[in-house]
Amino acid sequence: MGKNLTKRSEDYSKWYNELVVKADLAENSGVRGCMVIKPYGYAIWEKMQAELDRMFKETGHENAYFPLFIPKSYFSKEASHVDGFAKECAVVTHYRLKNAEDGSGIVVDEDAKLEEELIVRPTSETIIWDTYRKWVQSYRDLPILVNQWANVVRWEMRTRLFLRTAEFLWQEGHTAHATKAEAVVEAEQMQRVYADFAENFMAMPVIKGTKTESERFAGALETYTIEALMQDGKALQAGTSHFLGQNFAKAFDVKFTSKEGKQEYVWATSWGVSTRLMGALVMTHSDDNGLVLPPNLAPIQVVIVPIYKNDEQFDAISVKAKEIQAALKLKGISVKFDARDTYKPGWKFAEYELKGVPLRIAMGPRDLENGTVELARRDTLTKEIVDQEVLVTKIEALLIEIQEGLFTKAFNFRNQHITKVDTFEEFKEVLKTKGGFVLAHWDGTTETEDRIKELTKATIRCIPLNAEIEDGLCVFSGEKSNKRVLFAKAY
RNA sequence: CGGGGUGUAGCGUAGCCCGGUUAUCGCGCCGCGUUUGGGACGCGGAGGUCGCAGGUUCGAAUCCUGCCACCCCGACCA
Repeated sequence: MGKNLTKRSEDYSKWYNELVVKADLAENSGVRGCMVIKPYGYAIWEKMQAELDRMFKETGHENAYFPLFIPKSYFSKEASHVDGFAKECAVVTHYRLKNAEDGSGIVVDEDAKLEEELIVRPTSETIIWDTYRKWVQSYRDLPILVNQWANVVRWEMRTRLFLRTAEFLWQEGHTAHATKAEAVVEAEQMQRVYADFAENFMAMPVIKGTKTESERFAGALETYTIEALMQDGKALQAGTSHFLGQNFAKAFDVKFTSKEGKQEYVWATSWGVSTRLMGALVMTHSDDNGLVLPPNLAPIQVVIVPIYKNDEQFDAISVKAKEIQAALKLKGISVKFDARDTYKPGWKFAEYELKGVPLRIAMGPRDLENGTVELARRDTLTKEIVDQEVLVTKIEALLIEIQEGLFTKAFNFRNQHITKVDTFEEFKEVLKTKGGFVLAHWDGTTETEDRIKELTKATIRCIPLNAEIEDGLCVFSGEKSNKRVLFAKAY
């Protein structure tokens, strides 16, 4: 059968889609724009969830759950918010079906029309702030540090597995604070949490920054973002954290009595990451042999494949394999012993490569005799013979090495694809030939930003937090600028 | 929602322009045997509303109309 995947150079989109499907992560469901996340894909998402959830709790947050349906009127309360989401909302208008009178099937019962339509949440700010009003009276009720794991629906025109689906899974944090300073600190903190997760678990380097006014979340005063670079040179927004000011508090009338006895509006943040991170993971590390998963997120970290010609051999290998499995499990390493006799070793090798399992142990009669195993790494596709006695230590070290190696590889790739440019000609040239991020001076106006987008399809991904202050001239308008911003074509 | 494309077995496809026996091929699947250290081989077998609905015709996978789904590009977006 040979290679399973289309060469990426031909068409990155096709490569990505095939990879996701072949690696058994997800498939199109046949429901417009929605995907089925398959068990192996979902196992990765569960690992992500577990780590993120732990990090949220370490920073003082708690989980809660709010309704899927939001009355339409809630949306009109915050003007910029409704502008941002109105075009992509699924609307529930009826609550009952009936048999058609002509026997042609099931139809909507027009008598069961809702007084007020319900919106399937595209995000939960409105219903959550409507709830927070009831929770907050005194400064003693603050802060509220709540996160929700949920699904949301955005009726996108064009969808793509994991990256942009009509329904997706995510977490959304919504916090309420007594002071502006505290809310800003919260929003910035969550950006750091996301960056930490992306880099240390996904092994995906990100650039922290803030969004320009036009790229900001609908209703936010400041949007903090982490931006990653995919292997085809396009950027992907991997997570955002928003400082919402008092916009939602005012829209939903959420006030508290301060220490001084005054009525004040609360300050808000919201922050979220989604199953899009699965797409980011695939596009950051994978190659033409399939997925490459960082050990910290791999549902199976080590797989053991037995090689045998008869039952006696299999039994002997099984005993040894189970010993190894138990020893690794004691170290907290997840191990699968694939004892299926319905597939041959070569088939299994290819299969686990496709699924991105970081380490593979192959054990056959030869190894049994010599007290060794064959140990293969997914990231480098290299193999070596290892003594069984040092295997556990070796694997522990290798998992760390692979995790770090994947990050370093992605980090170098990313850094090689950040290009400083000073003229618009260069700007266009770099985007066309090299891709990646372009660092350039910008005059700070939305007009220039829009014009550049029109001409090059590149957008300002962020104003980097660590941008050096340097005098320069806007690459497009020639106006003064004091720092460079990060442009790229984005997903 | 605009432009382009595709829809034939679980997957990938030939056939369509130019209508005519039983719809092509590969992979996968099932059975038997030989195999097993990188996706095995031989023999045998099963599997099809040709996306859906109409229409034209003696006859439609093939022509016409409408609809649906998916993919790519745009606009929008996590």
